[in-house]
Amino acid sequence: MPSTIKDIRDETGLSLATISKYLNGGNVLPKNKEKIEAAVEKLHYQVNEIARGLVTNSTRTVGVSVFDVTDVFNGIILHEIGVQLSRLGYGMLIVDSSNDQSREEKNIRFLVNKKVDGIISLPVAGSSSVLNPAFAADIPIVLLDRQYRDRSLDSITLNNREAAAGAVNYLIGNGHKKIAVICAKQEYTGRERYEGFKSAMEEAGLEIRSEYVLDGTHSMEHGYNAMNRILKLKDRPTAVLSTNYGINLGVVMALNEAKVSYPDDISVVGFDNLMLSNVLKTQLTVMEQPMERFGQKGVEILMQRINEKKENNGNLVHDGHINIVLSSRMHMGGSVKKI
Amino acid sequence: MPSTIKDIRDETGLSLATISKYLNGGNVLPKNKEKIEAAVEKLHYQVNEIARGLVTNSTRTVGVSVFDVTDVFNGIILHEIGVQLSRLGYGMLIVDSSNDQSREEKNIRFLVNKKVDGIISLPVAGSSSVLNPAFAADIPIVLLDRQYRDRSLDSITLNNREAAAGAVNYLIGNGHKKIAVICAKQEYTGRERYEGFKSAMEEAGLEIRSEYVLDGTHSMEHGYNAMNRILKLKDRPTAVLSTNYGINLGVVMALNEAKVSYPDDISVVGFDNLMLSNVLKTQLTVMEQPMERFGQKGVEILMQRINEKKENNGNLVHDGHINIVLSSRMHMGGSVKKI
DNA sequence: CTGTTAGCGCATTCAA
DNA sequence: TTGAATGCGCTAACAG
Repeated sequence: MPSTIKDIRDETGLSLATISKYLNGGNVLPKNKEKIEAAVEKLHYQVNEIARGLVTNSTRTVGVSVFDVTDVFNGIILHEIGVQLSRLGYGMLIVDSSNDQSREEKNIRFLVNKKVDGIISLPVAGSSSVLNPAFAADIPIVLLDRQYRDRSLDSITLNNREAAAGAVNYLIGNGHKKIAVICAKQEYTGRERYEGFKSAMEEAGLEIRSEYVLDGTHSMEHGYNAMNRILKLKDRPTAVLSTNYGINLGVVMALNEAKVSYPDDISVVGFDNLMLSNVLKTQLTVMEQPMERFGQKGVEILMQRINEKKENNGNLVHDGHINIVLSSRMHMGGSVKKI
Repeated sequence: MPSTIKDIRDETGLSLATISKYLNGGNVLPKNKEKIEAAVEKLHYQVNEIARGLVTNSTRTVGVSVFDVTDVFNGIILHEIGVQLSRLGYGMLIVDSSNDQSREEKNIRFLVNKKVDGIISLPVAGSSSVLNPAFAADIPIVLLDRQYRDRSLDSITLNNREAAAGAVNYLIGNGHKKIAVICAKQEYTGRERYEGFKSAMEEAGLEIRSEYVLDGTHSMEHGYNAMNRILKLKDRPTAVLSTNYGINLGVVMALNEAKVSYPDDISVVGFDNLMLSNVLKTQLTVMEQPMERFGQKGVEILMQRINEKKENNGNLVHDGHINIVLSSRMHMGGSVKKI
């Protein structure tokens, strides 16, 4: 049986209040401080956060819901969130929805029952109703990477449209007119990026040929298959926009395998670098997301909300939402040729 | 403010005890059952798991400590653990150590303070002393993937040595004598796999040439650099053993880039498939780990321990440890040539 | 600075 | 079956 604060009392002869105060950073006489520390050491005392949480009505824990833990992007963001929270003395409770909305619903409920002080969610697509238990419990929420269409919430997202449009304009600036896109319209970011592609093409008065739009999922498989289909086209595009990291990987694999080289035979602009960057002889030109910023900003906004709530004696402040749109930056590789 | 069981009492006129009993599956009169359900619905009542945990001394939550959330392997195992636990009505509290032992120590302490019912750890290499707080609190622990040298604990590991030896023997069976290995001796699994390579070579009476042993980390970068170094060797090996998934990726990238094709120019045996499997024209022959089994078995053993502890009225049973060694299986691709 | 007291929300005796 | 009373381990007044 783990020892409690009472054991410390019996060991030191001090009162519960004094001990509690010291453990929470309060001032006590030096000799009492020593007594307590000795007892803590001797009895291997560890605070029972459960009991503490019950009385303070705060767990110093943030719930983080991700759409897929096996996704590298999720992993990187989780990592950054963890670093930030730990710096603030907060813990994190991670739940994984495996891209399954019903699982996400259960997860949110779990977090609410666990009385987390706030929730950061990288949501599975769909309706914001999965968050209802959190709304009912007045728990601050920040969305990362994706947003809901049916409800406005605090969020950190990427300027997906501008990023994709920027990539297209860069290609156009290099003389390309026949530009293909490998995308995933069924996903939030994928749709946004496709829209960016589309508007840039239209503004430039360029034709969007249906065989140049390869729609699928954000995955290596899709990138690989799509690129292979592009390579078989009679009228091949001179450039390809890959809208996701997984797609990048598949594209490069397909090109290598077919012994088609970039940028000589075809130009490529991708999204995100990750593992790929240190490995390729010819680096990809990509639109990079400031991954760390997602985590940093997400935690920052959430903490702001949590503090607002405290100052408003426990009631969530409802007066509009903060939407932070992060800027992507273009990383110049050598995968685009001037023509 | 979220509603409590008292609000249900005021709403229904019943006593706390009756309501509590019903909420925990006890029997009540049909009309009372209806009353309670109506009140729960109306007030959006959610059990406060914190309070419940305090009195039951059980949180129905398992702590999972991983050495690196950004690692795909970790992600897959986390996913499986989550599925299993959720099936059993348990939640999971994930903490990420970022391959940093001091962070791992803080994380374990965090889990202990959060009163998790058990801990599953994919440990950062090092000493088992990071688990001391958990030992002191009598919390059941199961290790996954890696073990400690200084202390025996319940664990699920792969037959790393046999797997690597099997891969080597397969190459030898196909006539190869000059076999290189790209490995990571500084990591637990890496060292084991190297040992397997070594003993198989020695048993077959084959020379282990120092320039054929490329030691580094379990990463794409290492695989890429090592393969490039191998390709530059005057006396090139006829086959290469890649001991990790990340290394596989780097190896394939390097080969593709150099336009060296497998198995014609060089044979390759790797470890694990993951994303790679659906993408390559010529699939790699690999030793596959039964990823799901790690999660399944880990949860199974932990639950066994948790139940034993309950039956022993709260005291952990200390009578030896369970070490489950999972078998890898060889997945036949086309990356090995008979010579 | 220290100790006494009360209570967080719930499950669990034990009587009725 | 139900209810009144007790306590899980801790913090937050308040009084000393």
